[in-house]
Amino acid sequence: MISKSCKYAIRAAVFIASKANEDVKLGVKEIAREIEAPTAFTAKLLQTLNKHKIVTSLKGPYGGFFCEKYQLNLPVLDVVNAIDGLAIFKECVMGLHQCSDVHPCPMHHRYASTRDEFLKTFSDTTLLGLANDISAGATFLTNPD
Amino acid sequence: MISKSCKYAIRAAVFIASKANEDVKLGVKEIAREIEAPTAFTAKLLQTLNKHKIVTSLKGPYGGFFCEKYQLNLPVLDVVNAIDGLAIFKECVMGLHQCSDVHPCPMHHRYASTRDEFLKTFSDTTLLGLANDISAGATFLTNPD
DNA sequence: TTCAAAAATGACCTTTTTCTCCTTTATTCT
DNA sequence: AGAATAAAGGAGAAAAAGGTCATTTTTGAA
Repeated sequence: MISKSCKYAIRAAVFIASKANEDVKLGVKEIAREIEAPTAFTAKLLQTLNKHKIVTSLKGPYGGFFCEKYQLNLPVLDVVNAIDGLAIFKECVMGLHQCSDVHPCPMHHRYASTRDEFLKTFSDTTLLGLANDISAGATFLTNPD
Repeated sequence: MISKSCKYAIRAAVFIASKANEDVKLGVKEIAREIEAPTAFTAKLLQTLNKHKIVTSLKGPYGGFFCEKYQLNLPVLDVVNAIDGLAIFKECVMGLHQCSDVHPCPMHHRYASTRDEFLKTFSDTTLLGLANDISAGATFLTNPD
């Protein structure tokens, strides 16, 4: 499905987005603790997100990670693209290298609408949308204890 | 998404199913060649499919792999279950260990229907159904050259 | 203007997944 | 019975994914 790395990255991006209004910069340690991911590994993922301009970073004291306003409106799809690429949304379910409407694998037509819906969910959902649900207390970024 | 191994296994199972009416037993080499997968690795996967009674095997000369009638009616879901398990159909998209209707991750509700449709596609589609499409020349197991 | 705090970078290590090869076991035919 | 043929099984190599750590770079403030 989606890689473990990518799941960490989505959680991190959403967490950072959820703090955007407070105009605060978050450190790697803080982010890693919140999303329950290994710190050093989280740092790598944040680096990638920064390179893809999904979050912004600032070095030095009082530095950290945050989302600018335009970044809040980015779809989660962008996070998936940054970490895993878009293959999941395109790849043939049966693994054919060339699978299309004109040369379909046996699952192609049966799977098409699911894949489209899958993609639509990720491209229609923004970081802000997810962050708002959290702020409203309707959804969670961590497991209950 | 679905592992590479699992894609090989689905292709193998569907290929074997597509030859069931001819009452012929297929050897590992033949199967591996047809599905464009490494031979020794295909052998392992077929072993697993056999243990899960998705295909049947017979050793010795004139032996090989084939599908019995009841096996043709098995859903592709059984192949996925045999190789990858059912986690893909249950796991939280954001990687939360505990994610449910009462403690949802931010993607939970948005993703729910897609996951259901995904599962439905795999449980409604039988090996025979896929094999028939191939026999009818409507779909393909291999890439065009 | 130097000091401390933070992210960036690069070199590694570990685990899981993919894949191979060799030996054993079961089956069939002569 | 014995030889040949095919799958089963076990050990382990290779590649990819997940993860760590020490060093460098950038920055803000005393």
